Amino acid sequence: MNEKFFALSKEKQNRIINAGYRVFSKNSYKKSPMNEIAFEADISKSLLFFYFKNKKEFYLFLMKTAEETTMKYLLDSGCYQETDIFEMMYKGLEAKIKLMRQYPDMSNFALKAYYEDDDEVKNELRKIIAPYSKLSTNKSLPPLDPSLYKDGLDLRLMYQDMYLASEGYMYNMQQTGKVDVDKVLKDYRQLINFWKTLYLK
Amino acid sequence: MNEKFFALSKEKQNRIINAGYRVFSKNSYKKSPMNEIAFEADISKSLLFFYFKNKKEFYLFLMKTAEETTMKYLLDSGCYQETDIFEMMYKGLEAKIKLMRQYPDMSNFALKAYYEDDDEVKNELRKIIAPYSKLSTNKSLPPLDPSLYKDGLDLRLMYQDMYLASEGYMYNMQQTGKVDVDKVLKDYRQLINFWKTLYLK
DNA sequence: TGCTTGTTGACCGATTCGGTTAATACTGAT
DNA sequence: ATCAGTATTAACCGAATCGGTCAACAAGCA
Repeated sequence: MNEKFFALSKEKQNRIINAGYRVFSKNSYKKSPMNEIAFEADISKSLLFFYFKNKKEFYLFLMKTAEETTMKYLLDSGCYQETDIFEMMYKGLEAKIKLMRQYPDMSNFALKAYYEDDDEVKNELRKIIAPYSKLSTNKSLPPLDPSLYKDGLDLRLMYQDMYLASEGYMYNMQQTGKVDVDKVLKDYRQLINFWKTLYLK
Repeated sequence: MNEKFFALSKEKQNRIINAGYRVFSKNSYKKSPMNEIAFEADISKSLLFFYFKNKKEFYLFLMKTAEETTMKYLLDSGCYQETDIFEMMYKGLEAKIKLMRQYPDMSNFALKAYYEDDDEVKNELRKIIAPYSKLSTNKSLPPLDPSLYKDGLDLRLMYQDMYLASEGYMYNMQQTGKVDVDKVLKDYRQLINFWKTLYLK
């Protein structure tokens, strides 16, 4: 790729990146046209090909950027240092929401890319995804101190409940399209407090 | 459309319908090619155009079929007659899962169609969607008898928790792609029993 | 053998695609 | 005003794909 891309204003860089995320998140790799991306970024197709030598390079660049950005946001959120599981979940969702505010289609793009199997990109795509995929999964139950929770409580089911509800939260938010950061966070905070009264001693 | 379509074996009808759901659920209307649909249904493109006069007609037929089928499954499930909210949620999800087993991409198709805005189909699409969209939404809290639940419990938050977790359930299931009916239902039953011990007196 | 019905391959004109290139607009120093 | 260098684009290209048609083929059956 042309290093001059990084000399562009951050605003213009992000406009191009977000246009890429949006188009690639709505269609498969093959059916995402570069001219559509250029149009959404409000630049000409020629300019897009000036900064990125071809479609494949641009696509892989987006994937790499998406992962680096996600990691950065999650690390900065402090959710990994958190020992209180409720605060951990809150900080995790908070980071995801902040991310969505700046890059609204990034997570959908990454999700779609994860299942992309076009011959032109799949091999190199896997290579980019591999080192990150082992991190960041919240699916499994973290170690918990049972003495903190109500007696007889099934901690596995408790965690499953909270994990699924968080997923449902993100899902609903993306469907409706609007990312009202403050309201969503307030609602989620309320739900977490509800869980605390329910689960904690 | 050609009425002879309905004279086909149910298996062949469903093969064509499912191929349509799959392709249209993965791309926008405009970017869903009829030859791709024909290929996935294992028939020739010519035959597809023999049963449906053009792409638009086929697409709208799929939408109408999707809604009728969904309504049928939901009504048959008995979830609307159920007064126990836990059983109601279970039966609702049970119906959705049975539906997914026979038409794996139908719900994704319907979701995508809901936001489709291609000029060629959007007007007639809205007309088909409108009468159904007021039904079937579980987002709002149904009337509940507070005396059944633990004192001081916030019923709104309880319902929100369960609703979001159910959404997360469906979401996770569709992402992973596999629809292991029995396992999913067993897991969900377990989660519901967990909620019962948590919420009921 | 013929007749009907189900099904297809080959084709058409229009459009779209990724990518190139020559020309234009812009900028800042002289 | 000029000019050099850079940022940006319109116009173009060959190849592929699209929705849709149609004449021909296959299959059953009288």
